Amino acid sequence: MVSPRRTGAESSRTRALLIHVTERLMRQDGYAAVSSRSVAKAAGVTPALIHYYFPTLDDLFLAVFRYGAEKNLARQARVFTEPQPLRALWELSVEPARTALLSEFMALANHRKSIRDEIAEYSRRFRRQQAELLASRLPDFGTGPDDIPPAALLFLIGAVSRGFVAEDPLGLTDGHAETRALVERLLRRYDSGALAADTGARAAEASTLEDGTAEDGT
Amino acid sequence: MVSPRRTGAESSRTRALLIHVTERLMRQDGYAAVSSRSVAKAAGVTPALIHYYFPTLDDLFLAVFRYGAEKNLARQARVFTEPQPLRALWELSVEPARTALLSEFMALANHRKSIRDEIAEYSRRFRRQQAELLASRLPDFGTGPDDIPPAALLFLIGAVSRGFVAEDPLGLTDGHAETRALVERLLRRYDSGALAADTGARAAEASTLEDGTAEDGT
DNA sequence: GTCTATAGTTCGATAGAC
DNA sequence: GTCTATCGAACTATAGAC
Repeated sequence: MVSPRRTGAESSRTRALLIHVTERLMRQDGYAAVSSRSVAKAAGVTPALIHYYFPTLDDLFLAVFRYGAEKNLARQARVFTEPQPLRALWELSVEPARTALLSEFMALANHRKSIRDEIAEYSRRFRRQQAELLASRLPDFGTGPDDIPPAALLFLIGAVSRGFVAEDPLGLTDGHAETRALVERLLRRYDSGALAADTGARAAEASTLEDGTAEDGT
Repeated sequence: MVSPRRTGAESSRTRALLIHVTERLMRQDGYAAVSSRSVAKAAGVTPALIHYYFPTLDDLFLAVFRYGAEKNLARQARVFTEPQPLRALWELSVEPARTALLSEFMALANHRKSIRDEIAEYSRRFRRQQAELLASRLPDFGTGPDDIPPAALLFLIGAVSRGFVAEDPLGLTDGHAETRALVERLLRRYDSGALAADTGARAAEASTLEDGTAEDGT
């Protein structure tokens, strides 16, 4: 009994609401905008109630993170079962809402030592899952002398998607369309013909790549 | 006379010290760690003096930003005069200290409306300068059907370098070495033979790429 | 140019009533 | 489960002495 203080049940409806509201706050205004008062106001409750469910703010951040992390790992696993796994992974990765939240947590991890370890460990697990699924679904990927190594590809997908969401709000969009087109070219080469020496892949030029402007629940 | 309040001279030694101290704070602990108190403590003065030189904290942030921005534009222009401009640009871009600071300002811009415009405008100017210098120094770059378009390349350099500094502190380094090697391959192809159809470029495999662990002035 | 002192705000967290 | 009330700390910014 280190902590005699009361805490709300995991199954609580209100608890879920607080997590949801906090997630939205982080995405829209950044982690620095999260306080017991701001969350309480957005949820229509009093600040004290935040601390009833989450003794410290770090507990709240971690709850938001864990909730999203589980969903992410599950979605990522599902994505690799699709007919074109690389394309599906790419489209998942460039969903703005999802990526913006991830960026906030990466920034938060640098400044709140208390939660850095958990975010760091999850990030490694997340990328390891990508690597394993990629290796099992596309065992020949990256074997050619001119190919992108699998690990590099996965890093690039993450870095590029975070690049989009970091630059977009600044109105900095130079090179975004060109990069999307470039990725589209690579996806055609890899996902359809499984390394079919890029012949003829350059022919069809009509882009089926629609923007990743996902369902951002306001 | 809108503001009758006193303000320190631009040439002041103390003013320069405050800018320097704030820059270090931002790099090491993030923009959220900057307050009149934290800066004052790190500089060995009192909080009131911060407001003497910088009426609001936004003024301080902007001063730090402008100081670095001017240096950056100048360095970037110089880099394009070197024998291997692309390699020089890449090496400049992956300097951790420089890139970490840039990332902090991009995050800050999303959350402090008052300074977003200036950071956004500078970012566009910065990339435009890259594009112009690239076009003038390597006019043939990106003209081949399989080449990376110049705008995409510049976006990628920025996104990848910010990816490194965002992931490193989390111990997330999967794909970093592979990406550096991949970049090295591209640089050999582009910078030496100017689009020499990548023949023979694959031969030499000894990497001269040394880590971008730059002089981080503690 | 630098300080002390302080007003006014917001924050995290807790105690205890209902 | 939710609230009121409140403590103590940290913050931005200002006034004015030195």
